[in-house]
Amino acid sequence: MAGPNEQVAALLQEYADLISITGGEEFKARVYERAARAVAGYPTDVSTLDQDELQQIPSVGASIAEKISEYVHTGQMPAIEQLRAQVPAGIRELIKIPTLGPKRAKVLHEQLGISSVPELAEAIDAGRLAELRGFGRRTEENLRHGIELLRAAGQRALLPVAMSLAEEVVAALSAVPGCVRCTYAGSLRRMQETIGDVDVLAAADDSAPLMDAFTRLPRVTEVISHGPTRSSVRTDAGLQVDLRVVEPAVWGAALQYFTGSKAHNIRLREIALRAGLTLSEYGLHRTDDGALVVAETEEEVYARLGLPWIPPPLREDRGEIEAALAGELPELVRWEDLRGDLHSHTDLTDGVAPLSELVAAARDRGFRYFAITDHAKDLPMQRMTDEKMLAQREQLRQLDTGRMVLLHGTELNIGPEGEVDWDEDFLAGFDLCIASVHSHFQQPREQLTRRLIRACEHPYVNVLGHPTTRQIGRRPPLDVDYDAVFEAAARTGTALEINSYPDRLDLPDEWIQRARRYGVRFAINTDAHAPTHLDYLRYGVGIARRGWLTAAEVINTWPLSRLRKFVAAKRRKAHR
DNA sequence: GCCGTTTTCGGCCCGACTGTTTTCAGTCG
Repeated sequence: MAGPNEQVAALLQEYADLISITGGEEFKARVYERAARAVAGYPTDVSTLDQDELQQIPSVGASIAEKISEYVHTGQMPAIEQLRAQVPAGIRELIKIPTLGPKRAKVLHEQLGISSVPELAEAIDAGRLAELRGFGRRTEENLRHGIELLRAAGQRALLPVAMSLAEEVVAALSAVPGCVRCTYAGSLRRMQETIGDVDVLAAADDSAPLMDAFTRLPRVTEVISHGPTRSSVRTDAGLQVDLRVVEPAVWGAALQYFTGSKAHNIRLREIALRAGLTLSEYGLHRTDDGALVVAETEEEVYARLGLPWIPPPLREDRGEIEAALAGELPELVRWEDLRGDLHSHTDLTDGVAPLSELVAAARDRGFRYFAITDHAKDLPMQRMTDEKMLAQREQLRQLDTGRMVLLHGTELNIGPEGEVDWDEDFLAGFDLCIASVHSHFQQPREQLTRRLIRACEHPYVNVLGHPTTRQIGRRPPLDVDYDAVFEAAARTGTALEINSYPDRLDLPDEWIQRARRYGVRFAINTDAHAPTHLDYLRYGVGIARRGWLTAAEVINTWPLSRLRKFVAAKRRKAHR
């Protein structure tokens, strides 16, 4: 989803890197970094903004606004071209090596003429780093190791992998004598869609037993650092885990700090400074005499800065600070608000469990209603027929004991022209229908856009399933004008799915935030292909919260009667 | 280069760990 904002943000970040590498003003580099983050998180497409409007973006002033519009109009940013001419492209690769930053990359380039990762590896092997001041034997080893890690392509982990590792570490550390509290923080607490490393926070008066237990956990393969307040390890999952131990009295400040995001925290510290305070993991202190103001709970820290407590999924500096200051934070949807799941598969198609088992598993989770939505007949590999579908409906009615209402649905296939399976008479027999794209991903943008809009306009399509069809790390999102699709979904009364499957998480959070401005409704679904997949709902809720969704916008928080009216209204409207 | 309930100039987020070096710079989160 490299839209204009992402492209501009990447260029501004590159510019910041180049300033650092060429030894330019550090403050200038930091401004470009801040501006890059602000542009990436800005809800409006920057290519539609004029100079004045661009300057409304935080950290974007006259100079950066000018560079952005140059890029929008010419496809070039001359300032960056100039710096690129001075710095070989490979040097930017160098600073991706862990433990190697812009300062020493500059030294390597100027003194040894190294301008790529392979050249660095060669120089290390030839012992040429020894002649440099500040590069000892350990540094050499660390760089060698860093290059290996970079080559192993430290891909980010999906949520369940990181979550189970985090829960294991937290459970082990909580059992260590002297541990007062322990939890995970960082991007996992914010429910980011993928996790680069796991942050764990503990409170204890004496940190040593916790640090020792941590570095000796069975899944630890390498101890990266080991200190009294912070230690880092690499695990057999390839994921790095950082542990911070603080005194119980500063728990809240530390939790706030280690939850991030970095951009959110920087904003908070700036607010603190203006109020004559400094904020760190040890609490909020008065700048003049260093006296502690608050530290015990997150709520106190935010309150003292004049803010309500901000839920972790919002802490990305994407407007939550402004909303909090204005008293306009959304009341986010919670897992408890969901009354049921509207997307699941049995072994009639590509699920693994028979209908009765999947229904029993859903009932165990306390759902009030549950939709079975096996694939329809246009996906040949599923071998679906009218007879099989009708037989399943009959079986489903018999399993319906009333304690959890069973809905009979289907996941229709959106064909190349936007058409779906079955005629309207057959579709009228379903309680609700999802429709999704499963093939022809490479169509031109205009055609794909028309295809999704046409699906929204179909009277029997109630939910657009996994709307971008992306698979994290494997398949990019469809190239579609989603603004047009969101408008069509809102106009036609078609809900957008938030698919909770960990490698989908589709819609992604930025798109949710954007779609809700059109007045769209959403459905947080599991797309379960096995009973255990029903537990993925927590990840869908996490992404929905990151997209600023409230319960009112999510159709499967509604009572069944309202959900049925939502379906009926669209069918009626089409036949008037 | 940006920004302002102490500022239109003079600041700019904070602290831990490592490694190399005798007091600190670089990197990271």
